[in-house]
Formats: sequence, C-alpha cells, structure tokens
Amino acid sequence: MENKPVKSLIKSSSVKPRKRAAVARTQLDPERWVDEAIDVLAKEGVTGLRVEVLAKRCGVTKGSFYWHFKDRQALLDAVLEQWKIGRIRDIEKTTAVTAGDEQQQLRYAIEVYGASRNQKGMSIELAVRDWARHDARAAAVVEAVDLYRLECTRKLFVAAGMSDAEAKSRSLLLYACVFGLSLMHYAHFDNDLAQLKQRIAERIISR
Amino acid sequence: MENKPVKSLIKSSSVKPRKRAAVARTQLDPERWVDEAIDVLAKEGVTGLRVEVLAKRCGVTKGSFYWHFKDRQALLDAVLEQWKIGRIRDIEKTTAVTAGDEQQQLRYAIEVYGASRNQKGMSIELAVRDWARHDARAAAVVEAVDLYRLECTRKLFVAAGMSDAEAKSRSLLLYACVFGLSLMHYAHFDNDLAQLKQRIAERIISR
DNA sequence: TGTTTTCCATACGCTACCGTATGCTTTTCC
DNA sequence: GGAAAAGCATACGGTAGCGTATGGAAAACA
Repeated sequence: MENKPVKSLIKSSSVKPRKRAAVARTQLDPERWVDEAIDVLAKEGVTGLRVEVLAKRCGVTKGSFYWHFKDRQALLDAVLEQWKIGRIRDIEKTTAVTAGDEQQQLRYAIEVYGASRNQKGMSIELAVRDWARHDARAAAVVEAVDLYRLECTRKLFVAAGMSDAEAKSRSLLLYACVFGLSLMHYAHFDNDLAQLKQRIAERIISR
Repeated sequence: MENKPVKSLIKSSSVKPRKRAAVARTQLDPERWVDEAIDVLAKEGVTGLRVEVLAKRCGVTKGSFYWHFKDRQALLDAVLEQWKIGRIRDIEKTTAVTAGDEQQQLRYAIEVYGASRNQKGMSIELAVRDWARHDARAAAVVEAVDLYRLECTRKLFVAAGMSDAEAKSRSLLLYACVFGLSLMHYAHFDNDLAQLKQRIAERIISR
C-alpha cells in the first residue's frame, strides 16, 4: 500500500496505462488499433490494410489483434464508424454559421481541403471512396457523410442569398470540385496554381 | 492446296485465329490479355488484377501468361499504355473543334462522362487514378492524360471567347467536377438530379 | 513430312495473409 | 497473496498469389 504512489507514477509514464479503478471493465486499446488502421488506410488503401501488418506497426502480434477484434471485417467496420464520426464533427466545425460571413466560410471550406497540411485527411478521404466502390458498407458511410456535407454547405449558400435549387447545385459543385481536384495531376498545367484555384473558388461561390 | 479455302474458313471461325501468312511473326494475343485486364481493373482495382485470376478469365493457365509477359508488372505497364492511347484518342474525338459550337461541345464533354452508358469508362478512370496514388508509373500516365485533356478543353474555352487565364481555370474546374461527381454519393440529395447537373454544367461553361 | 517455333499445362517452391488453438505473463479483484 | 480475467505470443493449418521449370501439343515452315 505504501508504494501506491510509486505504482501510479509508473503507470502514468508507462506506454500503456491500463484502465483506472472503479471504471467499467474492458475498454482499452481498440481506438489505438483504429487510429493506426486509418493511417495505413491512407497510405496503402483498404487492400493494404492487413491484420499482421497492422499488428507489426503496433509492436505486437496478431494474437493481440484477435483479442480486440472478432476478425478483419470488425476492424474495417470500426474504421468506417470512426471516420464517419470524425468527418461529421469536422463538417460541423467548418460550416458553423456566423451570420454574414457565409461567403468567407465557404471560401474557407474549399481552401481547407486543398491545403497541403491536411493532405493526410484527403488521402483517407480518397481511400475510403475507392473502398466504397467495392464495398456496400463503405458506400453507405460515404453516402451519409456526403449528404451531411452537402446539406451543410447548401445552408450556407442559402444564407448567402441563393435560391434553394441554386444552393443545392453550388453545394454539389463545391465538393465535386474539391475531391476532383485532389484526384487530378495538374501541377504542370500552369505556373500560378494559386491564382487558378482562386478563380475556381470564386466561380463556385460568388454571385 | 485445294483445301486452303476450307482452312481459311475454319481459322476465321476458330476462337483463336492464328497469324496470317506473309506477316511479321509473333504478335498475337497480348491485346486480348490487356483488354481483359482493363476489365478486371475496372471492377476490382489494380490490387485485384492478379495473374492467375486473369488467366482463368481468359480460359487458360498462367503458363500462357508468362509466355506473353515477363511478369505482372509488364502487364500493368501494357495496361497503362493502352489506357493512355485510348484516352488521348477519345479526347481528340470529343473536343474536335467545329468552329462556333464550342459551348455545345463543352456541354457534350461534360455530359459524356456522367452518362450511364460509359460507366465502365469512369470505373477504369477511377481505378487508374487510385492506382496512381501508390504507383509512380500510373501517376505519370495520369498526368500526361490530364494535361492533354486540360489543354484540349482550354482551347475550347478560348475559342468560346474567354481569356487564357479564365479558360485554364474553367478547364480545370470542368474535369475536377466531372471526376469529383463520379466519386460522390449524392443520389438522395435531390429529386431532380438531372436539373442539378444541368445547373452545374451551366455554371462551369457559360458566360 | 519432319523440324522448328509458338503456345499452353502442370508441377513446384516460396511468401503473405487469415483465423484458431493454446499457453504464458501481467493486472485486477477479493 | 491467490484466483480470475486481460492482454499478448507462439504455433498451426489453410488459401491465394508470384514466378520458374519442364514437357507436350499445335501450328508454321521448309
């Protein structure tokens, strides 16, 4: 008992802090697995998301994996769920309406996707969408996320003074363009890509 | 000699017409393999493009494959090459300038991609682009095709009376939107998708 | 017609996976 | 401190895939 503080210290500095006392049992690392899985997904695609590869990345063997997950599909489901949740939370942040600034908000929504900083986010996005072309579960999640996104920006366009029909078309145009651009290889099409993107953004948003 | 016509008849109705006389030797089925490969590519993606699977589809074993190709990579290279050639030929047809009709030509270019009939073409397109995210060779081919396409439509926009900078941005917007739309799941976003697409097309092209 | 070239089948070794079974070690709980 | 549970390692059987080796059949050629 006298070494309890010491044990606490050790625990908090250990790699894997086990669950605290007086807490519901059995909830521990699944998130760690999923986070790592999303990382692999971004780099290799869903077909590269292999149980044994993932285990190696986590510094364990697959014996551990199959303790946390029923099988590979269970991991994939968890990945989709976490991605969906993260996306929706992100959309809400990005399109939070601050009355009057709708156009600027929309400009930001476009720019944030093209930004080089969250290149990883776009990699995940594309990986999930390619996944969705062969898997119904992934397709369902993508559809849910898409509809949510489209609805959010639609509201922004409406708030900016557009008709509902026009807002819908702009909303769809916005996301289609954002994802489409990340799919193309146009680095050598022009010397001033920034200006090019600027013009495109204005075409999508203005008037 | 008297049965030569008969032999010809048999040959032309056989599954595999061997090479004709008085023709350079050794050129036969590689195209068949590549065609079939592109089919698999569209449905399964490049990771699903397996030698033994492909052989089964062709009704032979991989012993045949490794006679025609050095290895799997050689097939992939051939697929890319054929896709590239096909795309460029297609672009030239689609954007052939008939002075005065530039806007209509552009409308057609958009519509032809979204059409349900060449859904397969879009599947190939997306498969190749996903492939390009992990493979430098594919990326190089995609870049070449993209630059060619962008250039063709740019000329159309210029011919339609736009400035060069504006034409470039419209050209990029056009293809980004086309590919982006095929990447999204928006079937339930609106009841009149045709009208939605119509508005988008006009936004991309007009004025 | 016999030889040479084309084209393909079969069999093999090897690697990367998946999922299961089983046991060891570390926590947790009493 | 000892039982129970959590967390992981090791070993196994099984499938799918790549590339090679080798032989056989069919066509082309002479």
